Amino acid sequence: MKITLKDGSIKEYEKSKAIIDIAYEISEGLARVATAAQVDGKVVDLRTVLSQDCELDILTANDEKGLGALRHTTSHVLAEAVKRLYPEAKLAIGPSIDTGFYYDFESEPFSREDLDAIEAEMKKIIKEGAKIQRFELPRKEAIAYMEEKGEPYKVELIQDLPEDAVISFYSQGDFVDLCAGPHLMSAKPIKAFKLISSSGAYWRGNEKNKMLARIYGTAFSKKEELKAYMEHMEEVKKRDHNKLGREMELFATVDVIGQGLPLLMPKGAMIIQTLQRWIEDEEERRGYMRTKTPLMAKKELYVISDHWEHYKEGMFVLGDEEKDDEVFALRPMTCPFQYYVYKQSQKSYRDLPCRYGETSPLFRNEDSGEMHGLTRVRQFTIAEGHLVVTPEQIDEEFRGCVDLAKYCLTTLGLEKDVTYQLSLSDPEHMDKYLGTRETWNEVEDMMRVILDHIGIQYKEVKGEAAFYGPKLDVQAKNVYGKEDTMITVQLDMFLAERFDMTFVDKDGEKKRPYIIHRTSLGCYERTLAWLIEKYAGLFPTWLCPEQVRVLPISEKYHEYANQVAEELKDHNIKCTVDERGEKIGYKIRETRLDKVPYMLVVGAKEAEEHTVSVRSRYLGDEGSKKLDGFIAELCKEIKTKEIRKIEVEE
RNA sequence: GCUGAAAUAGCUCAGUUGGUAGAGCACUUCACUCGUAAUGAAGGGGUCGCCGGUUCAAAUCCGGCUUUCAGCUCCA
Repeated sequence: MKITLKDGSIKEYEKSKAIIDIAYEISEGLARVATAAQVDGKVVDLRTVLSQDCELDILTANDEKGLGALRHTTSHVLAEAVKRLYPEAKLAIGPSIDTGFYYDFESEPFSREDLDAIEAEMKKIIKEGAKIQRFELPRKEAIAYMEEKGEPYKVELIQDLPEDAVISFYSQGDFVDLCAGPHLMSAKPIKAFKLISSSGAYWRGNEKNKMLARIYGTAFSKKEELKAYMEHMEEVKKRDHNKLGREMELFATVDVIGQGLPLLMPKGAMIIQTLQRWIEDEEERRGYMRTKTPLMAKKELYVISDHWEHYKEGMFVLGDEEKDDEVFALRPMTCPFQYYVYKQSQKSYRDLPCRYGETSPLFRNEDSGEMHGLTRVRQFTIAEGHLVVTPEQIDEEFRGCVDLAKYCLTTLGLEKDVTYQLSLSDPEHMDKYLGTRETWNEVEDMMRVILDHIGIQYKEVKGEAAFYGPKLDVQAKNVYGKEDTMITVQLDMFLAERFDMTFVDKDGEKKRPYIIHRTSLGCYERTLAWLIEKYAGLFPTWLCPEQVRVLPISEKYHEYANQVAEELKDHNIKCTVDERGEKIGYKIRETRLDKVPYMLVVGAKEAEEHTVSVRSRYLGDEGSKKLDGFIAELCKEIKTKEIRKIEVEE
């Protein structure tokens, strides 16, 4: 058999051979740091015996997948330590994840002290250095074996494996775990690990199941890497919008107002106002018509839209269905409201596409544990819109929505931080959706054709569709790596029928339009959260709630400072004057801490010569270039002499 | 909603066996009128998240609630 290595060299063997032995043949050094291997692109265990021609890539902890094997083995060490200290604990599952690994146990919850003790035990286990061995058992024996060991979760896992599945186990010393692998040859290469936190997690991710105790940890092959990771996490915390946004007085929450109901403070409100003015103007330029529709409606509206059936739990209902003649609900979306705008007159194919936009507060009754900062709230404002289109217009209009979304992302400097997701229905739970499987297949295929036509890279995810249609979701991650939807463009083939929306086509026949639901920059609060984290609070100039601060050297120059400020304000620059009786060094320090991009220092010299002394941080982002240039020009105008511009490293 | 942790001055936090509440920053006042990251001095400010219980006595112990955080589940 011929084995092609990653560097292109070829090894030939007469008989079959284990990968670990090949690694030793290449070099002992490699064999010692090897964690797993990739055979024809598939990640496998080092124990795998090769018996036919293949491409072989031996992985170490420096490879993402190799690191995964190291972390997976660390999770087994964790499980062994837990079983030693808490013999009554039952094992569930323990995979590696992006940031490390976790293991779920049926056990009393673990405290930080417990984690420290478990960590110490893990160190002991690694030091003992037992060899890790793999063995397989036939299904029946595997079940009997795990029953004997008293591991009901493992038994359930085996029972759910397909009939023909290979059931493999890994052992290290006395500890045995059901596992598909791959694993290291021993726990020795685990040089640096840490148990991060513990929490609850439902068995198999289902809230109806028992809650297990989960331990999160991370592992690296080098101590320095672990240290760097821990330091990185500390840095990341400083960017966390929920901390920084409060510190910067962009938003706040108040106990008696309630969960998920943040107050946008003057600075935060100013940023959102800037975003709103910008996006509304842009939408108008792109042919959108603005609507302003009620924030609540009678229950009957939601019955027609089927939100009452599919979304009632998520709505704030006003009134009692049993007692009151009329029951209202705050709106969780604007769809049906804009549909009735459409329905106010008979539409011709000449009227389509009909593009409606609305800056709309929405209300969603999220579960109490879900709220988080500005990213998950009960009342939020969305750049909402609906396009009513003929079947022929779908492709072009959908493309227009994606184009607008991309324009928003680029202007905000977020275009490289997002991924695209095609959110599809779940064929096994069709009760969650309107319509039939056939229609869904049709529309989902239509989405794929449109997206391929537009040419964007996307990932398909089942079970994430809206109840009325598939979605293209623009996903972004926060500083901790948690992903949320930022922008969404959805195709809807059901609600037009529910609301009996029609247009008269060329042939004089009444026809059913399609509807595109879309957001341009999504939810303002959530977008603000991403901007805070993206720029660590140092916003592009055009978004800054305060763009220029004039700093008079002393009280004598207040009049001149105000003159300068008035001149800037005349040009719509957001400008203030620091009139406090503080020294200039102190004012500069505070202005920098307030993250104001431009400071204009004025004193005797400037007042006399009618100049300003500029100090700025220049960000050079696309959205601000014009404004930065404009401010610089204005400063020049104010001055009669050359600008002294001090650029400061942030 | 579930599991766990937390809540002390505007902010960051001290306050261990239950005995009359503390620091730094911020704020106010006064002096200094100042040239590119912190001038000095004095002062004010807390029913220790809320409600109830135990106790002669509760920031401290117990219970309930509210809010926040880490996850799970759910979602823009």
